[in-house]
Amino acid sequence: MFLIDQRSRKPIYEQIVDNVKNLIISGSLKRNDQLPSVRQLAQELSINPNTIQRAYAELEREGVTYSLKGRGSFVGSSLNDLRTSETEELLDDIFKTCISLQKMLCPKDRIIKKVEEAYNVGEGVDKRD
Amino acid sequence: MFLIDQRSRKPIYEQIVDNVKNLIISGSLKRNDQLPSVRQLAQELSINPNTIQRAYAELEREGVTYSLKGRGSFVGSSLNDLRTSETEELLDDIFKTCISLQKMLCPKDRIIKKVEEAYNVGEGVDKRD
Amino acid sequence: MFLIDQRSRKPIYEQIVDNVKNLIISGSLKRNDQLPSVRQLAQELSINPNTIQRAYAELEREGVTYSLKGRGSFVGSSLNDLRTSETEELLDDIFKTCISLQKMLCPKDRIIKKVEEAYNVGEGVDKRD
Amino acid sequence: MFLIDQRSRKPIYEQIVDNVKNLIISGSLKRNDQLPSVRQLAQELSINPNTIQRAYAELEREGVTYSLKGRGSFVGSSLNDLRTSETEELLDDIFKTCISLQKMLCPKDRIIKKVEEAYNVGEGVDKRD
DNA sequence: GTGGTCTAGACCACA
DNA sequence: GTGGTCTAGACCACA
Repeated sequence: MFLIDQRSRKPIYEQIVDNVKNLIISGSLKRNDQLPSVRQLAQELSINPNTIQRAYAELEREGVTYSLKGRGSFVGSSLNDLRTSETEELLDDIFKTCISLQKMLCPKDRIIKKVEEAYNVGEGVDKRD
Repeated sequence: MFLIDQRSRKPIYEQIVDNVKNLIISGSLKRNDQLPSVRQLAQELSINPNTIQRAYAELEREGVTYSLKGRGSFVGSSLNDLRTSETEELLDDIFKTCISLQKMLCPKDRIIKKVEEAYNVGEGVDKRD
Repeated sequence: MFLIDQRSRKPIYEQIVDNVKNLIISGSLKRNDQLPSVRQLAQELSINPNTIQRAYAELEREGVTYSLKGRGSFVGSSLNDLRTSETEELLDDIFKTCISLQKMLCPKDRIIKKVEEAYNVGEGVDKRD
Repeated sequence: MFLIDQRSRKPIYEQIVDNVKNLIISGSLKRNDQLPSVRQLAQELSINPNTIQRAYAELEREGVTYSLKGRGSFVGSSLNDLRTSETEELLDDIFKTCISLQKMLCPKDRIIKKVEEAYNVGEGVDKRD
């Protein structure tokens, strides 16, 4: 269920954070579901437990999960909360990148074409006439 | 002309690389123009010469600049070469972000609205009817 | 295992790069083997860690090694990849030198004799009739 | 008559040294011929006079030229002396490169094929049957 | 003057 | 522990 790329530039603990969020967004983890224990996940992924611990701490800090002493970590955010905040972040990235592209004199249409392309690739043709 | 954010997560030497590229793209630096010397730029930006040196070495490795022994560093890439390659990179970023947004069930129109917004902010209203 | 000549015209960091490549080519380092850590090698060779770091960065840039965050540097290239590319480079050197020798009116046979000589010295007589 | 590559890794003064030697070897400069004056050559090549001066000093140090106070620099070596010593140096390079190639398990025949190739390219086919 | 290499030593994020 | 970045300061070859 967790996909980690050891060679990626993105720190492993961030990848774990993203993985958990995606599992929530995809519906695999629901509110109040328990996350795998630090030790178990560490063993499963062959990753240092400190790294898992750090990821869980970060998730808790962001309010995505909560922990009960001696019991473990549990999903706190609802699917919708998370989906909304993540979406806003990504739209912000789009915005910033567009500003740069405009400075490079890239015509707006090229970007829009790219967006269409992504939506076609990702989902199959979504326009049927 | 150079803007460095000491607090940024992005290494200073990378920021310098980006600055030089941007100066070329904006037309402030033209092919065969001489860059400020390592020492001069270091003093101007209150940054260690080694860090500038590293940035210049990276620029040369990428073919953006070339250096003449004992003479200095000079712009090698043409504005258009650079603009093209940078644009492709950014469009790629757009593509990847769109894939993620689609997974979050973000409607395509929200993205396109964001793109339009960026183009209006950046340039003033460019479409009046 | 590492041989560094402090007096050589070739920069130390390049010598380290060459050393690592040779260890791979000779089979002493295999794919996914861990390289000595920056600090350890620095101490062993009585060389500044920054210089080792630079060599390792270059090796990674060339795709010969890869590094895992917080874990270390590892061999990425296979023996054969490296042997092939290095061989091509050296054959190219031979070609260029021959062009110069021809301009000096050196008869081709003198070169071929030299080649034979090198192969006899390096390996013991390899042709007995 | 002089070909200088400002961007080459080889220092300009070495390139000038090589140029003079080649002019002697090709017969364009004969024993006791006068070399162009430092100032004249510097102007012709748009190169710092110090650099020419350094090249001429090196040529004199190697015994290739001699200088007369207030008169200039003159060719000292005969064509044959020079051709012989340069040839020996290049053959030595071939030898060393072959040792390396042998370590990489490159078959001797690949080298010899390369030598033949260089002699064909450089001079037109030299074997007619 | 120019860029390039190196040492010494610090601090950082990450595992 | 690991690699990566940065400062400070020296020295080099080269033009």
